[in-house]
This record gives sequence, structure tokens and C-alpha cells, in this order.
Amino acid sequence: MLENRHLRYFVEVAKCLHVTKAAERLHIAQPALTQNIHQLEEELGVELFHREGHRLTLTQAGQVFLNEAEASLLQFDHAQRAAQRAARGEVGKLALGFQSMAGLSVVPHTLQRFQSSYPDVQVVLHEMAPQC
Amino acid sequence: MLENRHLRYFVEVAKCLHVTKAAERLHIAQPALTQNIHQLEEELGVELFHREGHRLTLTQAGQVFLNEAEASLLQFDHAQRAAQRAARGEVGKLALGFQSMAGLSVVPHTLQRFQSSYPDVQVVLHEMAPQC
DNA sequence: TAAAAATACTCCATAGGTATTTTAT
DNA sequence: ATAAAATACCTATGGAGTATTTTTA
Repeated sequence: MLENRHLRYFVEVAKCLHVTKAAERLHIAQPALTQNIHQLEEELGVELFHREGHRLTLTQAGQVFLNEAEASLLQFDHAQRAAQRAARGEVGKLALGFQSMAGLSVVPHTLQRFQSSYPDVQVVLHEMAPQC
Repeated sequence: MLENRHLRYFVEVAKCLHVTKAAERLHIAQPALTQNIHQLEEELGVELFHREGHRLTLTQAGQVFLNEAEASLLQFDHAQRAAQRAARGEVGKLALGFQSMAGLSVVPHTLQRFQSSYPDVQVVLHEMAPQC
């Protein structure tokens, strides 16, 4: 089964076109990396690299996959950070302006109900002067 | 290290809010799934589920992560399919219309040069009548 | 007490390492 | 001759299974 690991490894190889150097950067041994790339190509059923001797180049499909794989890794990271932000209550930081007259009556009650429904939304209050 | 597997498992649990049923759907045993979910929460540093007894519910962060995780899995699949389409020469399917006069002289030569530069682009030719 | 999640342990599949060979500069 | 990728083989981590024990509805 293909995992994110395969994408991480592929992106590194695709960028320096040199398995041994990529392996160093990834802190793994060269054969392990070679194996992962082969497995990736096998499961995709797609040749990602042209091997002309020791000269690696991306195939057309490899080029496409590089872009998509990077996007996938970014979305993966984004998912993690989003969850972490949400856990810190930054789901939606809501800035709320009010006039002092309204603030004394409407705001506290409404706010209380809102916060019981959305306990993780941080509400920031700003008292404001009337505009007209 | 978090892998795609964790997202796949999480999404399943998040959707039916029932570890045992989710495990069946994923064709793995319940303890294995529990372990994966715990590991996910551990590495994220985020509680994704409220456990009130046996009643599972998504936390706010879990809700956010569900959306993002699904997007990530979609992008992951998309990357694979894009590479496979590219490998089949569907990088850009180029439909080209021409008049018969042009077709006899310009098109073959231009086409030959184009295809040697972009061998993976499928060119579809359509002979067309003049418009005016 | 019935059903679901958590623990304890066991096993084995496989990710990754080391050593070596092949291949192409 | 050198450097890089492929191959062969081995090791060990950890993913997943079975059995069992809490839990709480």
C-alpha cells in the first residue's frame, strides 16, 4: 500500500535526481530508498524516471507526479496544522464591535449563548463609537 | 511518523463514530484501529474525539481534521491518477482543427516538430470547413 | 449483563541496514 | 578506476492479530 513516505522519498529524489544524495538527505540508506522508489513505480504502474545509465531524469509522468505529490504533502501538513490550531481554539477568531448601549444589554446574553454553542471560537470584543 | 493510513482509519472512525464497526469496514481488528487512533492523537498532540463512556463524538479539532484529512486523501488519490493519465500520454490532449489547404503543407511539418518536443501529448486532428 | 473500548501479549511482515555486485562514466 | 544504482541477504521495529480485562449503558 502506498503511503506518504513514498511521496516524501520520491520528491527528494526527483529534486536532486541522485538516489545516493537523496538518501543522505533523508537519513536512510541508498538501497532502502531505491526499494521505495521501485515500489512506488510498481504500485502506480508508472515509470517515474528515465534511467539512461546513471543519469536520472523525470519522465513526463514523473514531472506531473512531482507537482501532485508536493501538493499532497502540503495538504497533509495543512491538515495537521489546522487540527492543532482548532485545538487551541483558533477555529474562528471572531472580532465583534459594539456600541456601549448595545454592549450593556444585548451583547452579554447573545455572547453567552453563542459561546455555549461554539466553545472553541475565540470572541474578541471591541467597543466602538457610533459611525453617523 | 504519521502516514496516510492514520488518515484513512481516522476518517472511517469519524464517520461512523464506532471503533468496532469502523474496524470491520477497514478489515482490521479493533485493537489495531484503537492503537492507530491513539497514535494519531498522540503525534498531533490533539484530542480528536470526546469519550463520554462508550459514546464517541468529534471534538471541534476532530471536525476540522475530518475535513482536512478527506481533502488530503483526495489529493493523494488525485496525484496517483494524474501520474497514470500522464503515463498514458494524456498530459494534454490537444485537439487541432485545420483547413485542408493548410493541412497539406503546414500541419504535417509543424506537427512533426511539436511531437518530437512533446512526445506525450496526444494530438487529435479535425479537418474543418472555412468559417466565412 | 451485554456491548464496546482499552490492555496485554504475541507474531510476523516489511522497512531499513550492511555487504556486495553490476554498470557506466 | 570510480562512483552510482541494483541486488542479496539479514535484522529488528512496529503494525496487526488473539485473548482478556475494564468500563458503562
